[in-house]
Amino acid sequence: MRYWLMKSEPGVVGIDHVLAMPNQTVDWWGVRNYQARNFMRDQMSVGDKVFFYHSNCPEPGIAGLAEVAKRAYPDRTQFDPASHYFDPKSTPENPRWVNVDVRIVRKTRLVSLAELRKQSRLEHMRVLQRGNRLSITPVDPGEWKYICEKLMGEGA
DNA sequence: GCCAACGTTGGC
DNA sequence: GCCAACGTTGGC
Repeated sequence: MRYWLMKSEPGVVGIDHVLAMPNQTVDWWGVRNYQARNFMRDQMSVGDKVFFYHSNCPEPGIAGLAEVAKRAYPDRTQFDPASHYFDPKSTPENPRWVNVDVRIVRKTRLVSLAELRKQSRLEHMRVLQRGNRLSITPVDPGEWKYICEKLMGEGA
């Protein structure tokens, strides 16, 4: 079992949107970066733990706990000509982009990016590294535990 | 809105 | 295969 941080823009799909969906589950469509895609395709399994992160918004940070609910399968938006994420080079026989399903476990208090940066324990956390733009990053088990227990006051 | 950082594209 | 130009991300 692995740990991840997945970024979503709350103006597009925020944690409250997902909580309002059936089974509090969303397909993680729209990833168009090969490294992030490969994490989903090659490394994510059902039950992996996920920090649901709000990005590109007034208060960026971790907004809740989630988990992988379904293994990677083709991203529906790549086949939709009306979608911003349409990829003409992609076919159902040979799809280029995939996504997993993510289910919200629980909303937490917002642990802001600024607060994360203040923690010396987290100085090596992938998402905090200079220039990082990956929308999906692995999280070390120790970092996961620290954030859940020390910052959220929850059992991991 | 700015801009640093990084990824992708395409000419050669 | 190099690399300049361009596009995107995302914090601030």
